Amino acid sequence: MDGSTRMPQTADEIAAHLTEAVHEHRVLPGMKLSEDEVGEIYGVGRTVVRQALRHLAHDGLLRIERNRGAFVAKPTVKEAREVFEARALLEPSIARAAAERATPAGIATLESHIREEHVALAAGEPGRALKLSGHFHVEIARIADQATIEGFIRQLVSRSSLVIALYWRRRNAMCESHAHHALVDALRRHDGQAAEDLMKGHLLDLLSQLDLRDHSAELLSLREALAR
Amino acid sequence: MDGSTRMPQTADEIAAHLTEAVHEHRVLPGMKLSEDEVGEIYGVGRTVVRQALRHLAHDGLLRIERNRGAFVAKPTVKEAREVFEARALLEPSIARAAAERATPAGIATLESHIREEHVALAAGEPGRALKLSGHFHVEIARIADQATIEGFIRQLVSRSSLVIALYWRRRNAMCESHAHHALVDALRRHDGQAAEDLMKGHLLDLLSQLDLRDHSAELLSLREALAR
DNA sequence: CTGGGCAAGATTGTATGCAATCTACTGCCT
DNA sequence: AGGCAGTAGATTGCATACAATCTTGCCCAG
Repeated sequence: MDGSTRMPQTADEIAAHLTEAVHEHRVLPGMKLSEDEVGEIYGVGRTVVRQALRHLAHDGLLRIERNRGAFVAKPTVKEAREVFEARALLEPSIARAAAERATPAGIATLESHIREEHVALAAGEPGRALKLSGHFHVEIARIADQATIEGFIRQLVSRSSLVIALYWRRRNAMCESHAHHALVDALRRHDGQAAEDLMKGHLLDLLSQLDLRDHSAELLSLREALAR
Repeated sequence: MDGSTRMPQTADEIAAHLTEAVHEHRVLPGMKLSEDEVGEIYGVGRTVVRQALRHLAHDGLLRIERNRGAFVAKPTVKEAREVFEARALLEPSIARAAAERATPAGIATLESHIREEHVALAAGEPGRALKLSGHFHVEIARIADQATIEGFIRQLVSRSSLVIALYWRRRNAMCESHAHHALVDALRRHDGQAAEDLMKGHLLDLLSQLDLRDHSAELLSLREALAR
């Protein structure tokens, strides 16, 4: 702990802090976030905590059940597919726009993100690397100068963290840093078509790493098994 | 007023009610929503009102200024363009998907929406017609069975109401019901390509009805004029 | 011994009181 | 007369107390 870093105080700061924790897989789907508990951690009253929790719920990261509390969302297989279909719809076009408008400063930011991601991986912090990897996608929307869509992508990246926590196949390290490198190259060349294609392929890659088989059939058979 | 209809009580209900009022242009950009005032209207405490207001702020309908209050947002020209660029990215694809999955029930819902829109126009309620017209677009996303993207489109339609309130050129009635009719026809024929093209054209039509000239240059010249 | 009902504890939902901040008005000074 | 400062009013920010609801464990009846 670093005593010099101030704890988040406002509702938005706490919401951002909790979101980071979810992105880093330090807070996992299904976990309960009690108002009193969270309030004690940050040293604020329940009013502020409730604002933050409702904020996250609105982003789809939490599910608030009346008189029961706030729980980290557990996206169903259908929701997981929807998230990646939405990303497939938005991000390739945004990557193209980003390639057309990319500035040296923006590209430098992306490169620093990739560097930090490598550092985190080397330091044995896969959660941090995952968070940075997600932020890479948001940063591309920012470079495209599309604030509205950037907000949507931020939400989708957040939910992707939950999806990855639930449905990721292998536990080994990320294999995708190569894709991010290639994207930065395309942006640097202002090659919109290449950026669009690379992003599309990258998202399909991610999707193929997920185990999104429909478990509803198994649940039904479970019901049968228990009925015997 | 109908005494049998219960006033909204919960934060979500109040948020939905306020959203409708914005959609119908009964609450206009720049208007202030005081906590006490809103609370008195619905007969609830400020706590619930604050939740509702923050909800709308998160959707981009309100702008909450610290210690000043909540004001209906006034999208800039840039934000207005972004909203329609996002819609152009999402809705044509969603219309295609909707055409492929459309059921008789869904189509009946859309037709009833169009009918209600005509009734509202005939009854001299252009605000209500506008609201229904927006809901038509959300309904298509619902037919496409894409809950995540439906949420995004709901947000975009909301913001479009603000954009229309600020930048719509003519005051005369909507001219677009024909486009909605054609879209329903395409959906009924399960003609995805036609639905996609019609939606794209419809959105371009809407955009062309807006006066999104950049006023920043005029502001600069005003500054010059005042400096003399 | 098992199953249902009941009561106690815990947690969230809401209202309200107090503190902090902003706005606007008034009065003084130049 | 005009401008600025100070103050009073109003509005939001936050914490907390109380009410409603849910969960859980216990006890009693069958």
